[in-house]
Amino acid sequence: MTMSNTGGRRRPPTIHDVAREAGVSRGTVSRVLNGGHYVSPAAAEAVNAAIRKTGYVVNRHARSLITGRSDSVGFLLTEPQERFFEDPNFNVLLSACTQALAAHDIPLLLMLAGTKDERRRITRYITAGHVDGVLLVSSHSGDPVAEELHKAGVPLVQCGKPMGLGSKVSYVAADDRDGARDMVRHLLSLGRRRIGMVSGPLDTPGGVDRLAGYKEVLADAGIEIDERLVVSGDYSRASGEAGAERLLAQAPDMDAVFVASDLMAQGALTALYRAGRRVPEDVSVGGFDDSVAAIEATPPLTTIRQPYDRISAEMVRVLLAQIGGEDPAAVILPTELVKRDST
Amino acid sequence: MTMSNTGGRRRPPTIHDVAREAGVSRGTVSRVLNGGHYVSPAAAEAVNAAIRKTGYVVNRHARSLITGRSDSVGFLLTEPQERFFEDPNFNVLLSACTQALAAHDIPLLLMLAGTKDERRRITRYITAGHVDGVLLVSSHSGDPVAEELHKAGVPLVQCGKPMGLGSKVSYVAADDRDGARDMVRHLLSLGRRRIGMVSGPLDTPGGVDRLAGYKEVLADAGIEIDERLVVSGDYSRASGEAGAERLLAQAPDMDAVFVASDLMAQGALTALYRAGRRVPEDVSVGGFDDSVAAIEATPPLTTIRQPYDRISAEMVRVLLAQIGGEDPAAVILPTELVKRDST
DNA sequence: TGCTGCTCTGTGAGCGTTCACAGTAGAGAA
DNA sequence: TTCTCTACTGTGAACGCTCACAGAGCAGCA
Repeated sequence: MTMSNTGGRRRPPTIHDVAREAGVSRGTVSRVLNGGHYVSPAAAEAVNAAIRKTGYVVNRHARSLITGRSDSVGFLLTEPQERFFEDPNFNVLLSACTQALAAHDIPLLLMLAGTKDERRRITRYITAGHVDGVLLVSSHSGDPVAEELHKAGVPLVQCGKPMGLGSKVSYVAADDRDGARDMVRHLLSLGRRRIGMVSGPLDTPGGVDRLAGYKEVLADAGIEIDERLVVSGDYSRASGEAGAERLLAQAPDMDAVFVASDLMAQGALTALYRAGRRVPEDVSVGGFDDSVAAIEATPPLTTIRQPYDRISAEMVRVLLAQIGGEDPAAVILPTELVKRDST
Repeated sequence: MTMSNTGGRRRPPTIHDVAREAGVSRGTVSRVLNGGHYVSPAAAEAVNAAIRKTGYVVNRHARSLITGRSDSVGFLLTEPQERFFEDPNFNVLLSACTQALAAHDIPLLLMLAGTKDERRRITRYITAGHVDGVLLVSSHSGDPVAEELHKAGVPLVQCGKPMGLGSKVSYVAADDRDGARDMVRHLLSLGRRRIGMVSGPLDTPGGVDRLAGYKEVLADAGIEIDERLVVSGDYSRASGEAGAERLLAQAPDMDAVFVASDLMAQGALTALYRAGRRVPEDVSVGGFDDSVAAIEATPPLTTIRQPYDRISAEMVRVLLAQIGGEDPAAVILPTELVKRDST
């Protein structure tokens, strides 16, 4: 009999109740809540006390109805499910964005648009104004969804450099080219000369830039690019495995390989292991991202750290600024070489 | 000059515009939209045409203001960040729930409550009525958040059996005990007799049930339980590695091990490899979950498949029913043995 | 003819906010 | 005193929708 009842939820207190309790008008309560206006200290104190006493929480729907804002943002992932399942980077990004938004009391709506149908449905949802802005994560280039949302005037921040540089859509990215340079310089410093590369997709700026960094450093070191040492993947584990296999077949004397993502590097490790190559004794392996995959790999991967926490924080900052009326912005963040046992 | 302008968003059409266009009243449009009332075919057709023509989309805030529902649900994860980052099961669950909800046009709000502060903030947010219900994922037992939300009368469905069976909170779970039985029977059928187990946390029903299934089958087979062959972990990869190490030390003659999650099994594989044991020749390894981790493991893991798609679908179904006023419900779903190369 | 019941439709009220505006009180200057 | 300015407060209106109610039209039946 001491069990709590299921408790049909009672009517929550409104701004009216607070006003009555504090002996002021609705307007004053609203001003205390939203700030920026003249409010006497005494009134503010009374209102705050009344809020505490009544347990008042603003009704977001009523507010949104009049302001026209939803005070929520969407986190849109236009990747196939399988990529979401296997790549821990998404989780890191998702988690950091959620937290950065929580600091502003803004909820995050998860939108997974792996299929064409879902993309259509979600685009419709967003352009209907159900969210104030969108954080877009996509390894595809020139994402049609991005284009469409941008055209519809929806505030948008992309993670990673978008393809069409003409279109003025905001983005936040790590310095891919510089990170790649650091890694290849590191491999050179270990005395490696036959350095292969499994790049990302070459129709994306990220994929292109990392490859460019690789070629640049080799050229500077007076080593000519051997095309048999370069293949490309799609950031999936399987494509890393396949890529490393192809490299081994084309250039059996390869003594190091720079793989454009940790997940692909995991795959590459598997291929190397199967081929009987020891890592790092026979072949040094460098990854990119510094995700959980890098630490879990055997051996743990030397990699290029992408500052996902800062990337997320910047994405949220830029998005909120844009919702507030500011112009789109591009942010590039520095990377860092993390040495572990694979090199 | 052909570039699109950023397009300040214009005022969207309202139900009033649709009514005028269709030559009917607001009420009729609303009835067509929400169904369940008498509407003449002619009026319905006119309204639908008007909706198509104007591109009308309901204003959810206005609707919510009057109905008192938010038509959104929260996906609450009360796990530390690191667990979210390393365990792909969460992604599968998250993805499937998002899609199941999308079919009802209900957005999913992601709530990550890894720390105490976050839990407080989020509990407050939920009890304020900002979501209609909560899908709770937590490997902890008797989660205080669950308790609190349930007390507050918030519709709630937990993934996995909750600890306190007294509290009537809905849940959806796989049949842990039966799955464990299948796996141990399979190991026995391979001729293994010194079968170890790395269980889940023993303060959770899931952990307890899988261990119970293990013991039950061994007892039935006339094999007495050797406590040196049983250790427990916390579902993390690291704890699987540590667990297998301890088993090897305590019972070097172990010829099989049933690990209560695929992620822990991955860790166990690492430990076995380091100890020079061949899998499956020297030691058979069985996992649980059938997550991406099982496929990616070397060798790929024999495991017990949890039907995550059905689990998610049921969670959503039960939650919506409960929001609709029905009583809490418990659903247990069957598992399936998936044979791969580790046994 | 009048009554009942069924199908369908329009209307006003109200959900809980914010916003613009009007208004008050008191201080200081003319 | 009177006027102006600053600091602050209250009040209706509106946001876009749903809901309850009233009522219209029509068929069937006595």
